[in-house]
Amino acid sequence: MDCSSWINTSLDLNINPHRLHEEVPKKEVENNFFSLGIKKPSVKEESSGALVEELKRVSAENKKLTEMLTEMCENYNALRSNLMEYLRKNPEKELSSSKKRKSESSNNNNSIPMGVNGNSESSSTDEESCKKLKEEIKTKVSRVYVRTEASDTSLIVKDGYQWRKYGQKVTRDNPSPRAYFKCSFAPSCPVKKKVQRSVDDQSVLVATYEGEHNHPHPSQMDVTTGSNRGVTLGSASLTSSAPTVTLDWTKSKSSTNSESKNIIPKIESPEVPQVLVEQMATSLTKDPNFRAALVAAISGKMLHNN
DNA sequence: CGCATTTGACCTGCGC
DNA sequence: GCGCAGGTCAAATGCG
Repeated sequence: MDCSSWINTSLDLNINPHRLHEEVPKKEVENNFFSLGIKKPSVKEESSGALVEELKRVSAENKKLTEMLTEMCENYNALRSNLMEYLRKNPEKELSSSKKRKSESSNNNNSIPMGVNGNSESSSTDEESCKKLKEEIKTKVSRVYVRTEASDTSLIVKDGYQWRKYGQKVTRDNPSPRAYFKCSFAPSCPVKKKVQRSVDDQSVLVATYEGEHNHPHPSQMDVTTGSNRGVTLGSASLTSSAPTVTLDWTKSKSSTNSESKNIIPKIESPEVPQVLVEQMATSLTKDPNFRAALVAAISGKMLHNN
C-alpha cells in the first residue's frame, strides 16, 4: 500500500508538525485562516501587500510540510513493509515472544506499534507492549486523542455515538480520573469506551474504544448512503490496526459554535486512508449546519475586524 | 417522573 | 493467601 495514495499531500493545510502537541494560539490560527484567501472588504494596499507576503510564506511552509509528509510516509511504508515481512516470517508466536528475545524485539515492537498507535505509553516494557498489542488485536482496541480546553474538566468525547457512563476511577499511573462508558445506542452493543486525560498534556483526552459496534453509526441512520463514513470517528471505522486520530475541539470552539460533528479532525496517523479524509471533507462541506456555522464565523470575524 | 450521572462498594485478575 | 489496582455494579442523586 502506498501511503502517498492515502494522503493527498497537496492539501492546503497550514499545519506545523512541530506544534502538533502544543496549544496553538487561537489568534494565530485565525490570522492564518483569514490570510488564506479571504479578504476584508476595506483592505488597504499595505495590508494586502502584507497578506500577499503572508500567503507566500504560508505557501512555502506548506510546500516544506508537504515534502516532510511525503518523506514521513515513505519512512512509514518502509517500516510497515519490514513489519509485514517480519510477521510473515514469524507468525503469531512473535507477538507473545519470550523474555529471551527482549532486547531483539524491543526495536521492532517499539517503532512500529508506537508509530501506528501514537500513544504515550512509551515507558511500558516490551513484555507489556506485546501483551497490550495482543489484547488490542483481540478486542479491537483503538485510541482517539482529543484536544480540549485544559480548563474543561468534563471527560466527554463526542464521536456521534450515544454513551452511558457507568463508572469513574482514579488510576495509579495518571492523577486524572478515568471515565468508563458503554454504548447505549443499541442495548446489545458490546463497545466500551475509556476516557482519560493524557498524563503528558492535560488538555488532551485519550479515548480508548474496545470492541466493535454491532449497529450503524447514529449519524448514518438518517443518511441514505451507507458510504458516509466521513463522520464516523468511532472504533468501527478506525480499528483496523489501532490507529490514532487527534481531534482538536478547542480550535473549533474558537471559530464556531457549531456542534461537534462539524469538527475537522486532525489526523495524526497516516493509517486513515485518503478516501476517508475526502469523505470527511465532503460530508462536512455538504453539511448545511457546518456551512452556516462557517459563514457565521467568517462574517463575525469580519465584523470584528471592522 | 424518567433517565443519565455520580460514587462508594464489590468483583476479578495478577504479582508477591 | 493477601494486597493492590483496574473494572463493574448499583443505589443515590441531579436534572430536564
